[in-house]
Amino acid sequence: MKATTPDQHHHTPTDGSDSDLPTDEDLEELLKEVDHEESELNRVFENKPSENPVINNVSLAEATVYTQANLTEMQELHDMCNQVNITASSVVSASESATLFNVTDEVTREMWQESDLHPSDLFPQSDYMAVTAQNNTPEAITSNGTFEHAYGLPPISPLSLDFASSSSTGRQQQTQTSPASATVTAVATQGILEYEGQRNSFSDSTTDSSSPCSGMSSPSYDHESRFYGKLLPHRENFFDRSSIPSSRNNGAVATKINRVMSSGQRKRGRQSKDEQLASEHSLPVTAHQISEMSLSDLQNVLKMDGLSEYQKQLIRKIRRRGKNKVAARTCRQRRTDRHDKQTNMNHYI
DNA sequence: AAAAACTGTCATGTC
DNA sequence: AGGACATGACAGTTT
Repeated sequence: MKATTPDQHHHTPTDGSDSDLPTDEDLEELLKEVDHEESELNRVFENKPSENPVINNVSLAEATVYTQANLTEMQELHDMCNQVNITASSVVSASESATLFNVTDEVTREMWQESDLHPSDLFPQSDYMAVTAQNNTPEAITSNGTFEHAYGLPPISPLSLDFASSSSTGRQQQTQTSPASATVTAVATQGILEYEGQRNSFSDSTTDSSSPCSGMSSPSYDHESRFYGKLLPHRENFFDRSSIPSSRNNGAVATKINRVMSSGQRKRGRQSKDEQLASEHSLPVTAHQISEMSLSDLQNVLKMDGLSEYQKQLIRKIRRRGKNKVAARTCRQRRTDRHDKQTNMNHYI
């Protein structure tokens, strides 16, 4: 058997021949060798099972620890899976092909939608976010925001966003026209609502794009709300997840998702007051967008007609706090890294 | 209930 | 001057 598709990313032999492949006899001999007390493997580890780094009595699933590093690998795998998806689906049944990476069936999409885990949590660089933005502006709008926000929001073009319209949640929608004749449609809303709405817009390919939040009931956030200034309670209590199928064809996927979910950190800390302020003062962009948009985009927003001086000052303050929030995070991370490094150095002295 | 850990905010300084 | 960034300190939130 010869490999006919040379691909350096896959460890398939490209120049091997049948004679290079181990035969059944070879494998049997190898097993005997490994099983023997004086095996070469045991000699390598000096017959010290307790120090033997090779652990083979753990299932792969149990041994899997989801870290940033291997999630990056998963992203690459995901990309690869997508590339070969057509081929794979032609030889694997639909239920078998429903992996974590190429889930395309309806049930699995529902699971993604209803679980804490958003695909962008696993693949932050992927453009899964089916934001129903309609760019009506003649200007090219770019966003160079980074994916660092506490609530995991992806960078969003600050202008001409139309998160649209779920009036049942009490959102305000504004349409303004900038001096550059750019029609700006944005929803001034509270961050946490926006967060939920966007996360759940992942599977919008099957839903009405004008209503990305249709089908979900979001709590109303206002000053009277007990959630004002606080984080959401545990999702599993907050949303009824009993409808999530766990023992169907996608049980393995559900297990994997739950594993990643439980290993991930919950969002902690206080809920930003700036989303609330942005909503209260009818700013045309959200606090997150304000802090993440480019300086030129910010200038465009500040140039908008109809913005009071107070609103402009508020936008500047929100941006400063948003930037500082990220800076504080990185500062702490550096401090922790320094501390860890120092601790390690002391350990080896 | 108390403590530790985490996180947002403010003030201040520097570039 | 204004913005971005870094950092210490404080306080609210979560575990």
